[in-house]
Amino acid sequence: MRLEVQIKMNPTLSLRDPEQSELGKNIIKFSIQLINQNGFEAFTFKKLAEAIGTTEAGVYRYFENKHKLLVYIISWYWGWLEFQLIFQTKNIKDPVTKLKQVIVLLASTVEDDIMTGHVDESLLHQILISEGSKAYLTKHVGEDNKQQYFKPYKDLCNAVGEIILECNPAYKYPHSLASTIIESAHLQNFFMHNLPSLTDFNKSKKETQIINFLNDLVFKSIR
Amino acid sequence: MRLEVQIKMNPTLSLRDPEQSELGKNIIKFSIQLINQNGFEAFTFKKLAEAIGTTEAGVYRYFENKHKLLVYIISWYWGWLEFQLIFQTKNIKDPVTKLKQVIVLLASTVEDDIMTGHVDESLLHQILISEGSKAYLTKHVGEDNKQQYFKPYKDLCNAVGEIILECNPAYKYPHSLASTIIESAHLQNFFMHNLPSLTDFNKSKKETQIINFLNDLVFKSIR
DNA sequence: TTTTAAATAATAGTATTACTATCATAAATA
DNA sequence: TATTTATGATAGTAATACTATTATTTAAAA
Repeated sequence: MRLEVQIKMNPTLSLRDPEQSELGKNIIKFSIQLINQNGFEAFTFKKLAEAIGTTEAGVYRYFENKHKLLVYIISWYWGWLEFQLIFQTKNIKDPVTKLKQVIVLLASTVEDDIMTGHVDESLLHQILISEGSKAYLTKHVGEDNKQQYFKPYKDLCNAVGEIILECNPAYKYPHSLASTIIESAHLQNFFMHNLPSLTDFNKSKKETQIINFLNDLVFKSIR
Repeated sequence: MRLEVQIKMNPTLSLRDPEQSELGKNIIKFSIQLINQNGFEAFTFKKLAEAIGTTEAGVYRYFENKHKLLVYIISWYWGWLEFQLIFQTKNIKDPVTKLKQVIVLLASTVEDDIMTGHVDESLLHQILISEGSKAYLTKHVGEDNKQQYFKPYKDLCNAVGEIILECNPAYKYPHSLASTIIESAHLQNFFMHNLPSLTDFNKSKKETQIINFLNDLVFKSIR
């Protein structure tokens, strides 16, 4: 038996559901590759179309513009990550153990999940580190928010916030701490690789260092 | 007597020093206004030239491209902020009081500093919240770093890190904590105004809430 | 004061980007 | 079989991100 995980996406993000056709799946697959390779600024629908072997117009039938495509794949990642979170902490009763597991999940490079055919999660994780904040750092964040584009991110943040509260129901900033560690996990990773003097991590560039830092930060805060 | 603060800038960021001419000062002044109004993505040298009353070519004589201009004004801000930090914590001996003062400085909307003629720091602060991370979240961060473009940011981070160490010489992550609170100060501000459910701040949208959160985070961490 | 250099203004031009529109064809569905 | 639906191929447009050229003004050096 072959299991397939389907992340439920906001239908207004795309003009038609990319999961439902080969072309659509290729758009997602090659977008992840190209954004990862050249960065979001250099990414164009023309280059994407060439990589897939279709035309620019073909891509525009799926996504209105490249920003919505970025928001789509990022939302997909947050949705997938929340699924992983629920799955991986399922049988853990102790909230502290659970929260530690969550931090590992947030700060580790994921392996490509074979249950999701056309999506390479390890590349997506890299995109989140380098491009993630560009999804919301726009002048139209308000409208995007009204369209619920950030719901998967908020849901994940909420889920983490709830585990924080399980650890210490009196802690005053569960959501702010959750969003801070989610963002910090990515940012410290980016800094470790690109601007290491902004961190205290050694040249090994092992992610365990980020995990240790976040554990220290979180458990002293909520203790 | 009229005092003027001059922030020393990396000369390779601009083709000629914008502080040395009216046109140059206008480029900085109107860039800050326009980026703030329409966001960095919608900002173009053509619109900037129109706003100033010069031509596109005129702007290109000062800056190679809009990214370098962004890095310039952001570097200027970090340089100015480090100056503020040194100035405002000058006579404070107790490192804890000093660190608290730093957190206030990082998380508060600055007032326009009359000592810096053509730069409106309160607008710059807004730009840092919304566009700050775009300065380094690029594929060419490595080359930019080699050119020392991020030195003012690193210097500030170091200065904050040193105060953290004064509070607790045994704390293991002074730089990572410094970069985390600097970024978190901006990010929580952005979330408070645009995606409030990612925070625990009430509708008053007062910055004291962010300060309280950061104080809680920092002093529990280093205590 | 004159000469010379440097900065600016005015204009034009190019490749690329971010789309929109049209029409033909192939594949799926009723 | 008729008909909707998705794709392919091609064209076209306004805006962006520049580069180049030439004339004019301003400032510094001789």
